[in-house]
Order: sequence, then C-alpha cells, then structure tokens
Amino acid sequence: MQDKASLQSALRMWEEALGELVRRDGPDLSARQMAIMLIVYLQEPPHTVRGLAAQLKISKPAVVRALDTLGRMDLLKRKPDEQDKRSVNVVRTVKGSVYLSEFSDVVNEAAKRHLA
Amino acid sequence: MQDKASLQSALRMWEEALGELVRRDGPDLSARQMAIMLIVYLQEPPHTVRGLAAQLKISKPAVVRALDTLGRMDLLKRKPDEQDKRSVNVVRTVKGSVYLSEFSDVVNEAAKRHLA
DNA sequence: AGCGATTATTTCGCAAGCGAAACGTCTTTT
DNA sequence: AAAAGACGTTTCGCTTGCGAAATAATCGCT
Repeated sequence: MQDKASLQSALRMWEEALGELVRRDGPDLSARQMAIMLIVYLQEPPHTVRGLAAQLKISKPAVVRALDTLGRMDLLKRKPDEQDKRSVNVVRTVKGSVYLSEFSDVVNEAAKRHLA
Repeated sequence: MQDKASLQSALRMWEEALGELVRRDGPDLSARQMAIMLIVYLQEPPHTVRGLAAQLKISKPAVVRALDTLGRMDLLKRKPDEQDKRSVNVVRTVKGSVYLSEFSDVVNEAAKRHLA
C-alpha cells in the first residue's frame, strides 16, 4: 500500500491528462482502443489480432472492431502477413505517431504541472 | 517539446496502467465517466451537472447519462440541493472511494514498475 | 492429399451512448 | 403576478460497441 499523498498524486495526474483528452476535439478513443494503440506503438512488432486479444484478455472480435475503427481513423493499419497468410500484422502510421506524441505531451504537461 | 525519453516514459506508464484496467473484471468506465469520477473525488464540492458539463466541455445530457450509469454502480450519488431546488449536487460514495483507491494503486504500481 | 487446428472476420440480436431539441420545475427579474 | 431565465431531465433517431456463434481462408500434421 502506498501513502496517501502518492495515491492522490497519481490520481490528480491522471485526472488532468484525462480531462484534457475529453475536452479535446477530434477522435475520442475508448479504453480498449487506446490500450491497443499503446501496445502497437510502444511494444516491438509484430502485433497480431490474437496477440492483442490475448494480452488484453478481450475477445478477438473486439480487437477486430477496434482495428476497424482505428484503421478508419488512420491511426494504424492492417498489413497481411506474407509468411502466414491467415495472419494479419498491425502496423503504425504517421498519423498515429502524431496522435500519441500529442497524447504524451498532455500527460507530461499534467505530470509537470502536478509536480510543480 | 519534451525529450524523447520522457515522452516514451509517460506513454509506457499510461500503457501499463491502462492495460491492467482493461484486463480487469468489473466496471469498465468510459473516458468521460472516469473524468467525472476524478473531478468529483479530487476537486472540492459542490459538483453540479452544469459545472461538470462546463469543465469537460460536453453536453449536459451526456453528464446526466454518465451520472445515471455511475449512480447505478454506486460509484457516486445525486443529492438534491436544498438551497436551489433546481440544482443537484453530485456526492461521493464509499464504493466510489474504494474504486478510485484501487485505481490509483494500479497507476502507482505501473509508475513504480516503470521507474525501476 | 486429406483433415483437424488456427487465424481473422462476419453475422446476429442487443445494450449503451451521442447531440439536439423539447420539457417540467424552480428561481429571478420586471 | 407574470414573464423570462436557469437547471436538470427526457425523448428522439442514430451510431457504435459488445459476446457468441457461424464462416472463410490457410496452415500443419500424418
């Protein structure tokens, strides 16, 4: 268990960043969609539907739907696997990189503001 | 603009915490619902529908719906304002406090794990 | 070559959330 | 006291997401 101060600290930081995101115009990603974005952009490729479903413990159709939505937004892309033609690799896009970059700015600003 | 290391740092922390939350059983709150929870539990009362809508720049019906859902989950409660009978105060519950306490544990664990 | 396993997707019925507009209640202004 | 405004809620039509089950394509094993 943490001390009370650090509990509040983490929550306040989350609040500021999240509030900023909700206020923002533009795409409002669900928790699952954001989790998939972060995995795809922060963990080493390759990323597959089954892999994402397993890591997040959600159903494969849920992953497929999230990829549909994120793909429509150009935040990531499907790329057929040439070795195993049943499989699909999920890859990054420029727009997705920009999106996450701005996102991390928001988080960092909140962190900085809170620590100050 | 931050240096690249700290950008990645914030994102990785967010990813670990968010991943844990998505995996978790139990209520899966939307971004808006979570934002409302954090405001109600971290900022000083009183909290009203119009106040929450203004702060998050979302419509009042959206706030009403979120309060319906969160209220059904016992994560917060409506309390009629005695002074101005048009108004409603949003107040905390024990269950909500527990929920956020566990939430901050997850965030803190992710932060600690990442800094290690 | 054939057959079961694996991968991703689609279909189905359903539940939840959205914004805009209308509404009911209460307060403030005139 | 009547009108105007403020607050929260409800209604409307619509969009999105969900899990479970069914489907299509491909792989691997024997």
